[in-house]
Amino acid sequence: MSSSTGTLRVAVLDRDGAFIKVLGNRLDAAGWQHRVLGGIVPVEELVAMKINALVLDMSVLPPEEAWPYLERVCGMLPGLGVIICTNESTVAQRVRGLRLGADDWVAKPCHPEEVMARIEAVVRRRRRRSSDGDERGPLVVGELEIRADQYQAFVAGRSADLTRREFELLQALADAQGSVIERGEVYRRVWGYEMAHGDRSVDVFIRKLRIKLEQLSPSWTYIHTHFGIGYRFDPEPLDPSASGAPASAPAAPAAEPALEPADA
Amino acid sequence: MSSSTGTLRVAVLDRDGAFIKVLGNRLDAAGWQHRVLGGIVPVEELVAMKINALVLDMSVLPPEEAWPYLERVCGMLPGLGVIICTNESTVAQRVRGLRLGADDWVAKPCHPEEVMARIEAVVRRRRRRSSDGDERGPLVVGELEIRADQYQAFVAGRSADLTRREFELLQALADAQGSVIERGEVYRRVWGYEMAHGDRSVDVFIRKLRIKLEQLSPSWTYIHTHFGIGYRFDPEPLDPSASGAPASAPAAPAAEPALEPADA
DNA sequence: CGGCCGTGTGAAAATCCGGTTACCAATCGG
DNA sequence: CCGATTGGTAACCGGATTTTCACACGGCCG
Repeated sequence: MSSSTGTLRVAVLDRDGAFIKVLGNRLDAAGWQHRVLGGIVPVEELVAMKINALVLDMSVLPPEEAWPYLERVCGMLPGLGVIICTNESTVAQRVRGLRLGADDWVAKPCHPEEVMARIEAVVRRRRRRSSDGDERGPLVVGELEIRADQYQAFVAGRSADLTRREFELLQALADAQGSVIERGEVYRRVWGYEMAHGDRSVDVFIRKLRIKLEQLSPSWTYIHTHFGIGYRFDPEPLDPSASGAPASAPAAPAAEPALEPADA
Repeated sequence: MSSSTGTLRVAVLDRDGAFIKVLGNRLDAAGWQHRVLGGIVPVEELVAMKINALVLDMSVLPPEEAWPYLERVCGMLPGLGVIICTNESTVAQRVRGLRLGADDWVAKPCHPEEVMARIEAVVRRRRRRSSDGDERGPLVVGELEIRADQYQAFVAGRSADLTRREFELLQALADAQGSVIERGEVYRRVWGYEMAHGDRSVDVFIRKLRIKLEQLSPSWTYIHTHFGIGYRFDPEPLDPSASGAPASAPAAPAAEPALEPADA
C-alpha cells in the first residue's frame, strides 16, 4: 500500500481558488505541509522552502515567462518534483514541458487525490532530505557512528559536534559508499541545487569535516580526494608504523588491500 | 543537461496493434531499443531484459491479475520506470496504480510523442535516484577493469592511478571497442571540442596511458596505433614465448581476431 | 635509396585544482 | 540590541596535471 511517504512539503503555484482550496484541504488531511504561491517566485526562494514538489499551473505565468521559468526551476533544482497542472494544453506543450524537466503533466480539472498520488509517485523516485528526521538505522563505518536521527556522528559515544551542513555532507558522502562523487554532485545532494561555477563551499566544508573527524578518530582516514574529480568516502585505518607512539595499536591494518588513494 | 538521455531500452506490454505500431516507429526513429510483449511476462524475464522502462496497458491483463502483477513488478524492480497507458480509467484506479508503484498513467488515445516524453521524464528521475554511474557495471576488458564510478581502471584490485583525462581517454577508446578512432574524433569526445591543427595532446596522453597500463598489465597490449589514421582499443595478450629474449621482434603475430576472449 | 610525414619520447612551461586561512554575512539566543 | 555560532566568499600557495616543444624514430612513396 501507499507505504508511508511520510510528510511531504509541497508548494502550489496557482490562482484557481477552488482548486487551491480543495487541494489544500486534502493536503492538510494527509498531513503534508504546503504553501500556496500566487505568482513567480525566485528560484532562490524555492530553494529556501526546501520543498519536495511543486505543483504548477503554467497559465498563471505570463506566456513568455512560463517556459523559461520552468526550465530555470528544473535546472537549478534537479531534485525537485515538478507537476504541471493546467487547464488545456496541446501535445506539443506537454512534450515541451516534460522535456524541459517537468515530471508530470495533469490536465485540469483533476481530482486532488490523483494529483497527490502523482506527487507521491514523482517524489518516491528521489526523496529530498528535508528537515524531518529519518528512521534510518545508525550507520557504522570505521570507528565512526553516523546517526541520522541525531544529525550527528559519534566515536565511542563522543560527538563530533558537527553542524548541520557538516553532517549532511558527511552523510551524503557516506551514502555513496566507495564511489567517487564529483563536487557538483555533492553540492547538489547537500545544498539541493546546482553549484555555481567557482563555488568552493564543498572544499571548505570538506576541510571542516576532516578536522572534526580527525580530532575524534585520529587513526582513521575517511575522506579521500580524487584530484580533478571529487571525493570518496571510505574508512581506512591509518598505518601507525611511522608515527612515534600509537598508544593503542589498531591491531590489524591489513584489512583491505583496496584502492590506493591518489594523495601522498 | 537534461538531454542526452542516450539510448533507452523500453518494453511495451500491449495488444493494441495500431498503438504498438505507431509507438514502435517513433521509438525506432529515436533510436531507442524496444520490445513488444503480448501478455504477462514473469518478473524474472523483465529483469533479464535490462529495460529502463515498461509501458503497460492494464486492460490486456486479466482483471484479477493486473493489480497484483503491477505491484510485483514495481516491488521487484524499483529501478524500472513504469508508465501505464490504458483506455479509460477512474480516478480511483489511477490513484491505485500510482500508489502501487507506477510512475505515470496516461489515458489512451495518446500521442506517442507524449508517451516518449513521459518515459524520458520518468527515467530521468530514476537515474538521479541511483546516482549517476552507479548503473553502469564495471567494464572488463583483457585483465583490465574499467570502473566508471571510480573514474579509474584496475587490474586485480590495483589502481592504474589514472588522472581524469587519462581515464576519459581510456573510456572513450574502450567505448569504441575494436574500431579505429581518428585523433580528431578522440579529441572531440574527450576534450569536448574541435582539435586545433597540430595539437599533439592525444599522442601524449596515449603514451601516458600506455605506460600506466603496461605497468599494471605487462602481458597485454591495449592500444594499437593505426598509422595515418588514429588509435584502436583492443585488449590483446602479448605472446609469452619471446618473454626473456625477444631475438627478432616478430612484429606480426599473424592473426588478429577482433575480440580475443578475455580470461576470467 | 632518400626524404617526408606522422608518431614516440622526454621534459620544460603553463595551467588548473584543491588545501588552507582569513574574513564577512546571516542566523540564533539571550 | 549584542555576542556567539554557522555558512559562505575571497585570496594565496603549493603541488598535480595538462599543454607545448624539440627532437628521435620509423613507415611510406617516389
